[in-house]
Amino acid sequence: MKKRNIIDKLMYNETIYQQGISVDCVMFGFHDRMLKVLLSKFNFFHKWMLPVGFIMKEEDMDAAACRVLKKRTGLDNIYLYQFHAFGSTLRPNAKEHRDIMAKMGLTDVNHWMAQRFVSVGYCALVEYSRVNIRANTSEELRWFNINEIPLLYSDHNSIIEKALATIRTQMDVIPIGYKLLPEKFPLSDLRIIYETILGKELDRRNFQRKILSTGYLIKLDEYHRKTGQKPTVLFSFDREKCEEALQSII
Amino acid sequence: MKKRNIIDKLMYNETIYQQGISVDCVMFGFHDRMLKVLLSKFNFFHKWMLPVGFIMKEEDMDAAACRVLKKRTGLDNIYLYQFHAFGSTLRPNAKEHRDIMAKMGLTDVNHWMAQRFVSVGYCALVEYSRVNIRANTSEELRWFNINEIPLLYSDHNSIIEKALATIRTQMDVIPIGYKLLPEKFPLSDLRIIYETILGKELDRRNFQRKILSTGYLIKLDEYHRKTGQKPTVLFSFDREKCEEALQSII
DNA sequence: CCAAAAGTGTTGTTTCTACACCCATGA
DNA sequence: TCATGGGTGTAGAAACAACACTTTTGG
Repeated sequence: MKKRNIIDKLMYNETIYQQGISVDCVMFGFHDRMLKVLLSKFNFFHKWMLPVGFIMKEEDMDAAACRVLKKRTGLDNIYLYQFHAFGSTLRPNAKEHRDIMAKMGLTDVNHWMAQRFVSVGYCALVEYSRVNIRANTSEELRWFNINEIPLLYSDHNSIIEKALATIRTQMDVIPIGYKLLPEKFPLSDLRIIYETILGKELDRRNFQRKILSTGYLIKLDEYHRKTGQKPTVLFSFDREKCEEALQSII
Repeated sequence: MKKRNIIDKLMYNETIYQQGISVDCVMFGFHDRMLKVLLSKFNFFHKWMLPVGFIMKEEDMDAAACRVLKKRTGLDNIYLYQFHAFGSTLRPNAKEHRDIMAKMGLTDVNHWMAQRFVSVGYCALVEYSRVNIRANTSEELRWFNINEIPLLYSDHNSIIEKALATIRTQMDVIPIGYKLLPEKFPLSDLRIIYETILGKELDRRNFQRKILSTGYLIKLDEYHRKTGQKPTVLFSFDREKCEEALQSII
């Protein structure tokens, strides 16, 4: 995208977006036994960052977060919820922020986009295989393993940390994993998600007993075969119960 | 305050406040064995509401919430934390909002203050006796028992509900009550706080055992005498442990 | 045959719940 | 002496943590 176009876009933004507030999205996926986060990098800036966006003047904040992620993944009806609003004046780092704005062609430091922001953090849980990454010429998108996140723009590392901390407090109440896993999955995948988020190993047998006692899981009559191992039973989530549980939380 | 002054104030606001975002404060106190919330009523409007305010352009959001409450209570260093950001376009009710704005002298429906808001809800816990209500000619302030809240402006009833729901999820982790109660108090006061927030009665003996096992409480050598009852032991919170616990949450 | 991960069950410990009896006080 | 709420303890149920042995598979 040429600079001229970007400036036009900024001017256009002025008229349709709510000022001084952004949504920052932490989108989680699970693949290859690893919990991942989707990150974005603009070609004119050297750091990776969370996918972010603004709220349109006539748009619900939740809808704005949906739109931001749909644009990047093609996914409709993403399951997401807000977890914290970040309102310190020290964020984003002023110099870094002006830097990125200047590279976008915005040199007016009084423009609201160059000023302080309040960012509302959204946490999204999606099924990895349904995501079609939609990069374009100015933006690169990539999944990062949760424990291999580089140093990000602004306070985005700590926003991810806060998202994880929030999930941690919720995971004994809501069926975390329901939105992350495919239709059929082995229990070990679910356990890995719990272990990753809690940051500690769980006893396989105790985990299984406890998770099954919640009643959210259905044992299938199918098996998953992996080389060099005993075949393992597949499970599904009880959709109805899960949806009900998610409703009650948000 | 005369209308002229209010308009001047609005114009002034324009320059120093961040647009489109407000902080709404749910301040809890405990008195007479009742959990209470501080509400505000402007003399030009017929409904009670939460104390609200804007964020100054160079002010941390948390600091803004502190300022809003300090102005009304004289209290410094109020313990508060953010619990949710409300970003629906349906709030505040457009008609009601324009109505109140008109009564304040703001007739320009395109002014940002007449438009849609994102409100960040803050929950504050204070010791009732330390609060000096600072009403003025245009604003009345009053404590309301939590179960006697009238129909409030906009979605403020549901904001209070959300604040309570948030506390509910935290009260088995943090020493709720620490900021609400005076230096010395009988356990029954603490139990009433728990019962009010949870909306159910708790077994006196089990509650006591559980709450003491957390280690946050110190049994004193003093007694509280009330007419017609056996004197009851007073407790204090272990300040150091409590502060540490509160840090870890926010 | 071996390494890797899965299936299954027991036991002791801790926590939770429900409940009963006695005590000190002011009216 | 009575009504009110406080102090204390126990027993059964439920949840949790730690742990071992056997099974299936592909290489």
